[in-house]
Amino acid sequence: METRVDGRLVRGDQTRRLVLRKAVDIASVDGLEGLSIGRLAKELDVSKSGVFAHFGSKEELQLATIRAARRIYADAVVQPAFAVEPGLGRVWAMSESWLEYSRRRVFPGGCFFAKASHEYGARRGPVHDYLAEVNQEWMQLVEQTISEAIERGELEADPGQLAFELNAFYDSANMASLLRDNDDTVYERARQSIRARLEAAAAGTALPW
Amino acid sequence: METRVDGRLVRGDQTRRLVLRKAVDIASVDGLEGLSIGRLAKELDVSKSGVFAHFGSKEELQLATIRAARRIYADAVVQPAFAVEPGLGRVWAMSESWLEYSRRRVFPGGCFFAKASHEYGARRGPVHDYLAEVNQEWMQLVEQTISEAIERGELEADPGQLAFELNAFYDSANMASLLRDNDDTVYERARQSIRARLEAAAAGTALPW
DNA sequence: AAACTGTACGAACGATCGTATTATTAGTTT
DNA sequence: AAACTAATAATACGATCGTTCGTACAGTTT
Repeated sequence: METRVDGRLVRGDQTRRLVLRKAVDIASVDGLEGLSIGRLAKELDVSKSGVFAHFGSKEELQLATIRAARRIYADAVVQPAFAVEPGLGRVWAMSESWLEYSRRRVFPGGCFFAKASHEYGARRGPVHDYLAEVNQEWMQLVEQTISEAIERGELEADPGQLAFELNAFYDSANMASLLRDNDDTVYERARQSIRARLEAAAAGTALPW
Repeated sequence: METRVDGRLVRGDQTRRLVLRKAVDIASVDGLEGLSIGRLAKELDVSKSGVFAHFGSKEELQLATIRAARRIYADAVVQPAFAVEPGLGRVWAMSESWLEYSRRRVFPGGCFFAKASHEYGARRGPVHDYLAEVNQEWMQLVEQTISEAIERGELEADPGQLAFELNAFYDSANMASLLRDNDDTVYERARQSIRARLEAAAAGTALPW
């Protein structure tokens, strides 16, 4: 059976996609609050009410923007790591892809989630809650990846503790690079810290670097 | 010779202080952009133009707010550490005072500078530049504190590298605590990471914990 | 007491914010 | 071809933004 497509819905989906791609870029620089409907409309040369109609409220636009950013993040960071088989190699691959994700400015303002999480960390409401959820999801992913390496006897560590430390190195490199106007050397520094930490926890496997 | 005080200037200084104390609190939650002159005036029950006159522009208000936050930060974090004599003990004291500074919510929105630096990290202008300057100043302080411990033979490490790592643990604990709605356990996790890292670098001195 | 200075206020400005209402246009279904 | 639906647009709303202006007043200097 052939699926009949409604041209109107297709068009709506396309502009929605267009809007969200611009939205994540704006938000990564000026924040989810600085992301305004009027500005979005002007930069895309569409009507303000047209943009608004797609989301119904600013908050819904913000939530949709986070969802869009999450997909981009998954493609840029998680997927490359999962192309490597589980174990220490994948832990290392994830670290590499994260640092590259920040350095390459997949979002022009650096890591979208570091930015948004700081912006909404101390506020209440659905945006905060969703960001907290995504963060927890991410931290669990890191922890699980580490756990797999431990199960294979390639690492000896407290998974939660090591996940905290690696993630700390990621975020810190990201912020330092932003403050120092795209100074790339901080990524080498972070890579060094990650490597040393993993070497200290490595249990006699061939190191992946 | 006795210094003659101008009552008008005294009054001006007091309100300026009042405004800035409120300003850092607002900014630590809603950001330096969310910090609006109108809101400041309303919450302090003074006139909008009165607040404005003190700074001349929003950007000047933001810069003054950062300066005020810097003083509070110096009192809460740096001073307690400098009460301890140089060396590993001071490195540890600084870590303790930092985590307490975040946990106690000296600023209601957590670390003022983590928040502001993320907000302005990807923008250009005087606010970004000043935040970068304060950050560099802070990182140098951490590095120097570590260097003193190395000179005394209490640590063996690359000072810049270790400073990066400790600071990463500070900031990460701060952000995690915000996202998890003031969950205090993350500070214990950070403390554990710091302790382990310092133990690994310690060179046969009595450990300060 | 008069002249001056610094602080604070009230009112208004143009711009932009999020949102609501109403109309127009493109595409589907009958 | 008519009826209907979904996406987009045009316009306007009250609220708030940063900023400007003119003024009232407290305090200092002459």
